[in-house]
Amino acid sequence: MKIGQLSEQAECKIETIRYYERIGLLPEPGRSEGGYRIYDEDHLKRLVFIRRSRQLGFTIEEIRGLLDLVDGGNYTCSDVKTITMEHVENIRHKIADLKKLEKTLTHIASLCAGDATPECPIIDALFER
Amino acid sequence: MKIGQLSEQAECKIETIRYYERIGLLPEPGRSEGGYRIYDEDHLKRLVFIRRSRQLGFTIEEIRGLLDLVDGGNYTCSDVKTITMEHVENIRHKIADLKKLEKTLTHIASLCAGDATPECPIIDALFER
DNA sequence: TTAAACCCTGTAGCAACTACAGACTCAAGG
DNA sequence: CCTTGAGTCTGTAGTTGCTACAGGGTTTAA
Repeated sequence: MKIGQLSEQAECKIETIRYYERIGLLPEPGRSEGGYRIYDEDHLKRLVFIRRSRQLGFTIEEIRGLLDLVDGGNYTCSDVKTITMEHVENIRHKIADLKKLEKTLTHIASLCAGDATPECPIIDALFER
Repeated sequence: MKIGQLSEQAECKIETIRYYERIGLLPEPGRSEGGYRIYDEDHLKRLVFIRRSRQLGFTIEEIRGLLDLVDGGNYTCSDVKTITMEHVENIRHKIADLKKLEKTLTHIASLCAGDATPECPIIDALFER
């Protein structure tokens, strides 16, 4: 399988595949005579794993950690769940931060009529510390 | 006022101040004999505006837009509120995305006992498309 | 006078890609 | 056999919003 096929199968851009190889997430594949990368099913599985993890918001380093566990072969549920729950905590934190932001902004915006007035309480609020 | 004072007053790192100048958010200040940047109250006000906007999650380009309005002098509430509400919409979108993520992850994690089992349903789930 | 504290420019790094340029390879059609 | 077009190669630079140096110059206080 050449990189184009892998790209389609895994729904991952070609440049991204090469990027994952460069940073050591994907193993270097074999090459054809002309120097084209040749992939097999294992590469595909691993790439899908990476993409799925990214979709779920894991960072590259977290994924590296997960893959190390998988590669090591002797991981336990506990190891994996720890990483996952830490990640969930991060997400909850981000949600909380964004909600606070939304609240503050909607409050500030509520002070503004949104009409043709040439003075705006939003601007005023932004000049305050 | 030298950059160090400005930095303290605005609670903004020195490098960041120079960065804002470089990208044209802050006007170039005057210089002392020795070449040190000298700031006044207007610089401080503007920098506080920028920092406050950043805290509220506006991007640099959005801030540039707001500052252009302010600099133009003839902005209306309507102009400002439009930018603000678009920003709020972005935030709501992000919150929704993160909540979906959290839900998916907690569901996947709930399948995992978190014990010493050497097979993990989380890992299995990550290999699925 | 000399040390400490401040400031300068310019460049490189972070995350996680994305987007080229300029060259090469390969498969199919004429 | 040749050509054409699609696919691939490497290497580098851009994205966002800073941050962190290195290697110098300037002030200020003791």
